[in-house]
Amino acid sequence: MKESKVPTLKSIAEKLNISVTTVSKALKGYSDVSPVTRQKVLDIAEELNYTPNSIAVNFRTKQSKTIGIIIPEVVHHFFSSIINGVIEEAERQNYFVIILQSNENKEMEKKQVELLISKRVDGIIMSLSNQSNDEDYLKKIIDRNIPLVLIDKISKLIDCSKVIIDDKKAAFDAVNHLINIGCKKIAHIRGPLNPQNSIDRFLGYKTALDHHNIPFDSSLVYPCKRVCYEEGYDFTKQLMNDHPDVDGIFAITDLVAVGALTYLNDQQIKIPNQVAVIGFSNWFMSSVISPKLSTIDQPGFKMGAQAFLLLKEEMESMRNAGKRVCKTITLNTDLIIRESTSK
Amino acid sequence: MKESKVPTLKSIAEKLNISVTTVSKALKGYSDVSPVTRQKVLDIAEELNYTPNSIAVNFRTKQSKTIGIIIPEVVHHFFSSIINGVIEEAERQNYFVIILQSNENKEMEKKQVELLISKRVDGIIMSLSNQSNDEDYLKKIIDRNIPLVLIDKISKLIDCSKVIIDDKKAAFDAVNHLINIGCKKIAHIRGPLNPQNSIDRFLGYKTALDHHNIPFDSSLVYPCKRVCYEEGYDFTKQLMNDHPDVDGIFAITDLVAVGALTYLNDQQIKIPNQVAVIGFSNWFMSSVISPKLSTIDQPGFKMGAQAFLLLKEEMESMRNAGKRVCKTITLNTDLIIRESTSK
DNA sequence: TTGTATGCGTTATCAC
DNA sequence: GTGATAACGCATACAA
Repeated sequence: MKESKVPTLKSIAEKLNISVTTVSKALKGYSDVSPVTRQKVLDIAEELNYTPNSIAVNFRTKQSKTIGIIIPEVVHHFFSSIINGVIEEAERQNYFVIILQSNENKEMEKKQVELLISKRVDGIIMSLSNQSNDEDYLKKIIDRNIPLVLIDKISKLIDCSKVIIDDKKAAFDAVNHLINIGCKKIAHIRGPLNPQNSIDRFLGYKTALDHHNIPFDSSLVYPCKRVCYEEGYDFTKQLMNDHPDVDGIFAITDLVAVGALTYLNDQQIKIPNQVAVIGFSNWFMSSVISPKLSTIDQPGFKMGAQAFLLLKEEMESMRNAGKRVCKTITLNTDLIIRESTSK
Repeated sequence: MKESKVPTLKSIAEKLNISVTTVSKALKGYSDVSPVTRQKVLDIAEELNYTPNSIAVNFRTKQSKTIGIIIPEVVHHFFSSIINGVIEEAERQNYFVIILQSNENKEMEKKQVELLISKRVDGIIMSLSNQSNDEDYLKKIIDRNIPLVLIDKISKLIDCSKVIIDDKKAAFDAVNHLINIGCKKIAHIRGPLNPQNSIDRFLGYKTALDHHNIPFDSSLVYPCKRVCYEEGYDFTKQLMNDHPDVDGIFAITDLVAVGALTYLNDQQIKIPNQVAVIGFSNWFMSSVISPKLSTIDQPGFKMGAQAFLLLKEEMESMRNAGKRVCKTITLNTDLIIRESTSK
C-alpha cells in the first residue's frame, strides 16, 4: 500500500507524463510554466509528500547551506550561548549548523577542521582551543578559500573575520572597579599563557594597577591550566596563605571566581569586606550564588549571532568577489556589580 | 600560482593520465590496482591536498552520515550534556550532528522536523517540547522510515526507540528521602501538565506520600509554566504564605529549586531545618550554591551517547531489515544528598 | 510553454 | 590491472 520509495522530480514527472524539467520549474515557481501544469505538479507533489533531496541540490549547486562550528566544549554557559546565537541566526537564513568540539585539544581541533573541509561546509566558525594559535590547519582553511570567522578565542596571526570583545578593556574595568571600592592588593587568577583573551585580560589587570600607581607583583598572579572550579578554590587557598593581606581577586572567569568564593566562605573570610571578588562572563550561576558575584557580562548570544552574519558576508563576498572581508567586530561588555564587590 | 580549483578524482586522473576509476580504487585501497599506480595516486592526492567531496559521496551512497537532533534549547546544562554525549559518540562513529532548537514551541518543532527530513539526515534524535506529544509531524518521521530516537522528553504514543530515566522512581526517591529525614508536609513545584516526565515526577511524588500514608493535598502542588528560576522563587513565596507549616519542597528541576532556596534564604527561613529542599537534574550549580542542593542526578551525557548508539542500531536495522528496533533504554538516576536536606 | 541535453563527483558494474 | 560507462536527483542553457 504505502509507497516506500522517496518521491523525486522524476516520479512526479512520470505520474503526469511530463518532463522532469517542467516539474522542477513548476515547483520553483518559474514563470514559464502554465498555471494548469503548475497546479497539477503542485497537487501531485503534495499528494506524494515530496520534499526536494537537498543532498542532490547541494551537489548540483555546490552549496551545502550548512556551516560548521568548532568550539572547545558545548557544556559551558558561554559557549552554549554562542551556539544558540549562531543557530538562531543561521536558522533565520536557512542554514544548518554542525557542531564539533575540540575539547581544548589541538589534535582534535585539527581533525575537526579536516572533517569540515571534507564535508564541504559553506563556512566555518571557530573558537580556538587554548593550545592553538596560528596552526597550519587554520591556514589551510584560508588557502582553501573557505569562509572563516573566529569568535572570542581568536588568533591575531590569522587573517580573517573575527567577533570579539575587548578583553583588555573589560578586565581593566573589572580591576578598576576593585580599586575604586578600596582594594589595595589585588590578585589575579589568570588563564593559561597561550590564549589571546587570557593574555589580554592579564594586560587589562596590569594596566588598571598601573593606572592607579599600584605596583605590579607577579607573585599575585596564579595561572590556571584547566580554568575550573577546583583551580579557583585551590589557588585562593594558596593565595590566602602566600598573601594573607590580599583584599581583592580578579578571576579569569566566573567558574574560577565561584571556586574562590567557596574557599573564602569555607574559611569564613568576609566577602567583600576582607576580600572582594570579581569574575568574568556573567553566567547564570553568578547571580544566584551567595554572595552574588560581580562580573563582566560577555554577550555570548549576540556574539554568536554576529559571527553568523559575518560569516554570511564572507560567504557572499567569496562567491561574488572571490575575496575575504576580514572584518573584526568588537562587542561591548558591561560591568555587573553585585554583592561580592559591594562594600 | 595557487590552484584555486578544489581537487577531484578527475584532476588527479588527468595529472597522471589514468582513469578516474583507477584513482578512486587506489584511494580506497582496492586490491586490484598495482602498487606502483597506487603510490603515484597517493602522492598526487597528498600534493594536491585532496579530500573527497563528501556531498558527492553522500549523493552517490544515499547516506549523509549526518544526523539531526532537535531539543528545546541548548543553553541548559542538561540539554547541552545530552548534546555533548550525542556528539562525542557520533564523532567516534564518523557522523556529523546538526542541532536544531524548538524553543519549547510546537510550530517551531514541526518546522525543524520538516527541515531535517528535507535535509535527508540519516536519523533524528528528539527531545520533545512541552507542547507536543503525538503530533502528526512525528508520525511523518515514522512513515518516512527515518530512524528516530526520543530522549528524555518523550511521547508514550509514538512507537520508536527511546532513552529515558525512570522519572517516577527518581521522584519517588527524592520525596521518600524528604520523608525519611522527617518532613511531614511536602510541597511539589511541578512542571507543566503535558510533558510525560513532568507527569511521572508528579506521580512519583504522590506515590511516595502514599507509601508513607501521608495524605495527598493538591493545594501543595504548584505547576510551573516556564520551569524557571523566577517561578521557583514566586511559587515558594506563595507556598509559604498559603502553608506556613510546610517543611519540605520537591522541585521539578534544580533551576526551580534554586529559586526556592533563594526565597527561603531571603526570608531567613532555615534550610533544611524549617524547610528542606530537593531538586532534580544535578546541574553544576547545585553543588556550589549555598546551601548545597540535594538533587537527583540525571545522566545527560550518558543518555546522549546511548541515544546515538540506539539511533545507529535503528539506522542499521532500517537499512538491513527495513524495520525499526523500537527499544527503550532506561538509565539509572542517583539520589545526591547535600546540605539542603541534611538535618 | 515544454522538453532535451548536460554536468556536478563519486562509485559500481562490467568489459577489456 | 585498468578503464569506459552508467547512475544518483536536480538545475540550467538551450532547442523546439
